[in-house]
Amino acid sequence: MTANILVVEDEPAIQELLALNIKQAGYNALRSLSAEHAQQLLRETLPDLILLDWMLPGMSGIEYARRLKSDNLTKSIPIIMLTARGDEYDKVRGLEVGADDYVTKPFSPRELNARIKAVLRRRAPQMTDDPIEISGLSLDPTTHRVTGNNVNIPLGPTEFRLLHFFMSNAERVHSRTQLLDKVWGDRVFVEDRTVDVHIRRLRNALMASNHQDLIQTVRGSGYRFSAQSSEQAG
Amino acid sequence: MTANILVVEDEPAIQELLALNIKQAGYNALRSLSAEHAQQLLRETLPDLILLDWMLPGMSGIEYARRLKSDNLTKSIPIIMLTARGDEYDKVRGLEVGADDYVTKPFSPRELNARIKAVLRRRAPQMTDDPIEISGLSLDPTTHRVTGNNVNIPLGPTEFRLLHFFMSNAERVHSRTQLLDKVWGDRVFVEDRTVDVHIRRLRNALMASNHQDLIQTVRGSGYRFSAQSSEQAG
DNA sequence: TAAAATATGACAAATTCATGACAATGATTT
DNA sequence: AAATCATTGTCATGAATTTGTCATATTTTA
Repeated sequence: MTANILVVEDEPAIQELLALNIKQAGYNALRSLSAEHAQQLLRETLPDLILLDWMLPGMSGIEYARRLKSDNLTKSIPIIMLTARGDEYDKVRGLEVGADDYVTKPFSPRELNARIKAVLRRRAPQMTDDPIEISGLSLDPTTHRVTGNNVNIPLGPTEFRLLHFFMSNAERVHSRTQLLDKVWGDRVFVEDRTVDVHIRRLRNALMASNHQDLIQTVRGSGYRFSAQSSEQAG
Repeated sequence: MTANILVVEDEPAIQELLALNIKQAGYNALRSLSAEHAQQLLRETLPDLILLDWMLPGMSGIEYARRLKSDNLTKSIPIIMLTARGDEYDKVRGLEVGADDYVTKPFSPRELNARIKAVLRRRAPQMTDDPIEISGLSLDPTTHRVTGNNVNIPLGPTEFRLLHFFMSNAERVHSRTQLLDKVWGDRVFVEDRTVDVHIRRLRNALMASNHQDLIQTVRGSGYRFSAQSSEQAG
């Protein structure tokens, strides 16, 4: 699942440039010319990141950012502000309002990508392309390969996403419902118990390199991917 | 066929410097002293990248950039603007017009090369036209020839481009949409499933030298060109 | 031991992919 | 100009894989 990035920018040329850049980087770009229109889009899909121009017609970017951050539904969506000048004052205000980062125009595409990646890494690590290695188990999103002690481990699509999520959020317990949200997607209706089956399938596959114990059951709560055995305390 | 880079710069000394630098880096340099002359050159060959000075006699660089970006034929050619040092306003306008990056004068050759490389790679990694050899399969972009274990393998145009892209971006998984963007071109409307057919045609051709397994299907994601068998990891 | 929660095996439905056929297009030759 | 050939995109079909659910163990907890 690639990250959805919403661009709110009234200047068509810059919007186009941003969208292009985002697409190039392998993300999905949604666009809006105004805060008002953006608000409508949010009703359909919640993006994983918002690029927000400081200067907007109608509701200003700064005002919109504040509003996004005060709404429980959108509060957790990271925001990168686009500011025209290297004005310290703007930056301060931007961060005050809750923006996660800012980029000053003109920006180099590379810088923009770096910041997007950094922000995504913080909030939705499994959306980034970084390879992960834990206890001899490696997962590489770009090649779509999983190896345990250098032995290839074939996985179905769902198991791959599941493992990817687990490894990006290791050591934490995830309820079945959370897993369904994060791995299957928001608007899917699937039985909670189905998760159990996929856990089993994943464990089964991981047995090839004896990594099956990395997936731990937390009775009454859910599952956890952990490098520490559940036998001993950390 | 190395990448052709067109330098549009009215100052002969700087033009010389740029051209030298470009040649040093292994690209092919075309030169123009004015936008008007550049326009003529474009009729013969479309370069893979344009270095465009902001200040030009006659039609200004910024104006020319806009024109290039509004013409369907040249729209997709990346542009790097050369701007006078620290002129914030120029940069903004440059990016507005659709430039892909900018370099401020005076520039270090290293920086310039880095940016050229970055832009080219982003745009078309397979443009770097060194011959490629993987697992006994060779592709030479200059001669437009493919051989498997020294046996000639005839390919249609699309299959050739497809293989070229695969070999220049080996090991990575590419979705059908990505392949359409990169191999067919951005603004082409073609069914996703059409990729499957061309994959088959390519595999078919590669069977001549038993290289068909280099093209791997990654269910649910796309395709991958990989020297590693999907059974075992290296 | 009973109750609750999880693991597992089986299976049918759904999805995804491979493949062959075919028509449209454009280039080349007759 | 007509005919031939190569290339390309689309579709229909069948094969293969994946996936969600259920029924039935098995384990854990009280």
